[in-house]
Amino acid sequence: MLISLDKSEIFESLSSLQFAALLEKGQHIVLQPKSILFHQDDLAERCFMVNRGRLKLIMFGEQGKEVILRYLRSGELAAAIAVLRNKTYPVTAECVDETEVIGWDKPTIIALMHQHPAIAMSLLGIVFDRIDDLQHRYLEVCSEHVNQRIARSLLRLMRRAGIKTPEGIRIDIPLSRQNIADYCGTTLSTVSRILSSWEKKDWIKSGREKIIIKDPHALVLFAEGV
Amino acid sequence: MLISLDKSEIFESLSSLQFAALLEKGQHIVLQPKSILFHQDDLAERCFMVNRGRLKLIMFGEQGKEVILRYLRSGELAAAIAVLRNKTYPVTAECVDETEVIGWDKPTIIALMHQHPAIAMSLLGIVFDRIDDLQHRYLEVCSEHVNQRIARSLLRLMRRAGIKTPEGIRIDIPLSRQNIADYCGTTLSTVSRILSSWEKKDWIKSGREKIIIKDPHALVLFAEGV
DNA sequence: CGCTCTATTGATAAACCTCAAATACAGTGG
DNA sequence: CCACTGTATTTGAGGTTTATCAATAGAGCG
Repeated sequence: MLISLDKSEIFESLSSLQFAALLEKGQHIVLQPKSILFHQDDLAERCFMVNRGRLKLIMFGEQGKEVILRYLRSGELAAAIAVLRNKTYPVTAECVDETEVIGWDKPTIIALMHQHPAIAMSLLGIVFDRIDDLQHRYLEVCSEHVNQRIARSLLRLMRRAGIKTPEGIRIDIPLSRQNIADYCGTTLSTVSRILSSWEKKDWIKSGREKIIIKDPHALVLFAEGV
Repeated sequence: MLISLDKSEIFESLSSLQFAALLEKGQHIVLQPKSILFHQDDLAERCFMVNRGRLKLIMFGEQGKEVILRYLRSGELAAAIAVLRNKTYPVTAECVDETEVIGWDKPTIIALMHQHPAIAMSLLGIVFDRIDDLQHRYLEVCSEHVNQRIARSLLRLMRRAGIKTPEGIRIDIPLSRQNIADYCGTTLSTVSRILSSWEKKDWIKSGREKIIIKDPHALVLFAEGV
């Protein structure tokens, strides 16, 4: 079995043995970019861990508007709690790149949690982070202007997917203006306008589906309303 | 020990024995309206269950704007996961009415979860509902107009706190225009204007901190953009 | 090179906020 | 019962932010 992953930071509280137990029981699945791992309103029958590549978790509004909840990277879980409830889950998971996931069905994951209680506790940690992230973004979208939210979103994505380059910190996700708009609840045009203005100030450098942050500190100050 | 609560629907998966074990180990606290049970940036040292009254979970934006995350009623938990992590929790819990809560410190709640694994599983269910709620509200605030969001918020609060009256379904929470605004990310004036217009259409009846929904169906259609 | 997808930018309009003043309401103490 | 006081609410005017629409330019790919 090929595991490209060093033990995910998400599961840092698990022993190697526990982690190996997890991987052994799972089903490996490889998916092409833009393919759908699971669809909203599907009954959640399995949960997944990203092993390679990236997933995009999205929801759709009544009029078809797409909202990006989160990008998942290696080691992160999708539908982990949903699978424990016999319910549908209103979230769609779409692959960003070619992506390999490990899937567990409900009986398996429950058995694993009973054998290794640390897995259940680890799950609580993950869930806490997810709620924390959502609450902060909810606060932002309720209380801040679009340009502040875009700044925070870039910083957040930078922290989660940033890689250093000579020019600055590049966000290592193919990220179109539309994606950014969907991520922070605005429109393509507005994002484009704001990024253009920051490019003039030399805070960022951007290209087609590419963002490099040259001055994170300026963005932080801006986001905080200074 | 006085428990005003019949076994909360939140804990319906627990046996009476398990539920009794929970209550026995907790510390009962009675608080006056508007007092603060815990404050953001406090280290989360205890978690709580509402036993009587109501809590309001709020966050504060950079410029002091208040956002209401949720109203908690009898049987619901606050800071339940936060207490398991050694972190601060960016949420403030304020009493709406005179409120009685039961508090557990971290060692106690962990011991209880080990003795009764069903408590941990129950917690996962609660957390799932909380994430589900947050995700939906995040979607709404990103993709819908203020009037739709207000409609959905009233419907949501109605489902959670509605009591039938001859005039319609009353939301049994003292709910000012400002509260509604904080709950759905808008302003007092806007809420007032929109509620006035609905009152003219006879969809609702409202008074000082009081909302009665006379035509839920109309609100549902409106919220869905029909 | 042409095709397709993405990004830029302008004009316009709509939604919504801000500020401010007037009004209604509930409770209190005389 | 009434006047008083502190909130809550309504409503208007005006301005800002942001969405919408549309047309053009640029990037990458076969």
